[in-house]
Amino acid sequence: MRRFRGEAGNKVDTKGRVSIPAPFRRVIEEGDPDWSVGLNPNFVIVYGRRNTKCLEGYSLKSMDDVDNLVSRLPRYSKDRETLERLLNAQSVYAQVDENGRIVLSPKLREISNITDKATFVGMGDKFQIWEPDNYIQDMALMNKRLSDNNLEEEIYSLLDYKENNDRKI
Amino acid sequence: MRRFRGEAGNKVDTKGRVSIPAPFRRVIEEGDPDWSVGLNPNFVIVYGRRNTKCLEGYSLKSMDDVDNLVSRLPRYSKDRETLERLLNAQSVYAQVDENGRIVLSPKLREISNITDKATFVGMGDKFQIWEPDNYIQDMALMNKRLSDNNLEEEIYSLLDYKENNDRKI
DNA sequence: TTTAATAACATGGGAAATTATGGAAATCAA
DNA sequence: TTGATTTCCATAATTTCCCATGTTATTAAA
Repeated sequence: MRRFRGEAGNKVDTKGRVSIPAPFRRVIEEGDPDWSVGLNPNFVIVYGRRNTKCLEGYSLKSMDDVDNLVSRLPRYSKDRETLERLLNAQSVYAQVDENGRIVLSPKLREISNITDKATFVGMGDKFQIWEPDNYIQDMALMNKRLSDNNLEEEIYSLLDYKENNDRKI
Repeated sequence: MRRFRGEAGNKVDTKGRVSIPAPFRRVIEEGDPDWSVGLNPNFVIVYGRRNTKCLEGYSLKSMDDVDNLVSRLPRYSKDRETLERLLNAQSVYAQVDENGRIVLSPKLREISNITDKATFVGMGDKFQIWEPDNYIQDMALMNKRLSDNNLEEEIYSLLDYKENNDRKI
């Protein structure tokens, strides 16, 4: 399964229209079980992300994965209802049009601070949509955290998890 | 599994096209589960490597291993999102064309300082793409570190690490 | 073992398709 | 009707695809 990779900056016009980067479209198409050549693929935009001023796009398949994780929590539990609020209530379906664009509603633009430009950021099984300056700040913050705490190597060492595990077994 | 080995310098034309050294292509092909003779293999270029001004190429298989490790970290955790920024956001898919070339986008060329020449460096399960002079400098730096600290022999002794570890278990 | 023939490789240029984006017409809702 | 939204069309710039060529490596033949 192809993943969302890379960063791209696109214009947002006065109607809120913005092009989805072509590589992202391929992933969205692949992740929509009903899609076939010539059709307009659907996906989900989640705007309930707290502490992070961005929108998140999920392919239908990966949204399904997340929903299934939520479903494993006990019905009517506070945690489950909270997650359903954040992931289901605060999200919308979006359809890519024949020109490869979507429309960001005024509400979505307001939440994300996006006016005339948007930065798309691949995050594997999802992607983020940022107001460009906010994204730069967020990246700077991340890089600062990495260098201030000398986390560079440590972060990558998280990737040794599997090996370590294998040794223990 | 074949590994990336050796160094090679190739031209980069005005469109950003550059030939992947043939031996590297064999590894890329082998590492793309969808590849078969006559098809164009895909791989991943990571450009988010901090403190190192080069691009890194991963076969789909080895990138997939990395992605699977990331996926084991809790969703929305800081560590996971950081790794996704470094590995997913700061990377792109690349496809080798029928002539054995890829296109380095203006962005990739800017990040790596590459203009009209590129040096390909085999690193086992990945390879690096350097601006030739930067690579020479990096090699010089590495050699200096080795001689300044008299590490020439010691460095090889690190290879016994795994064995020692096994003994302890 | 030298020479000829063939294949593979690195590189250049142009044609064709795709992408991002703007605007106009058509549709819908109030 | 009128404002908003959606659909459709147009276009410039980019990216991809296809073909051509000189060069190097490999194989086959003498």
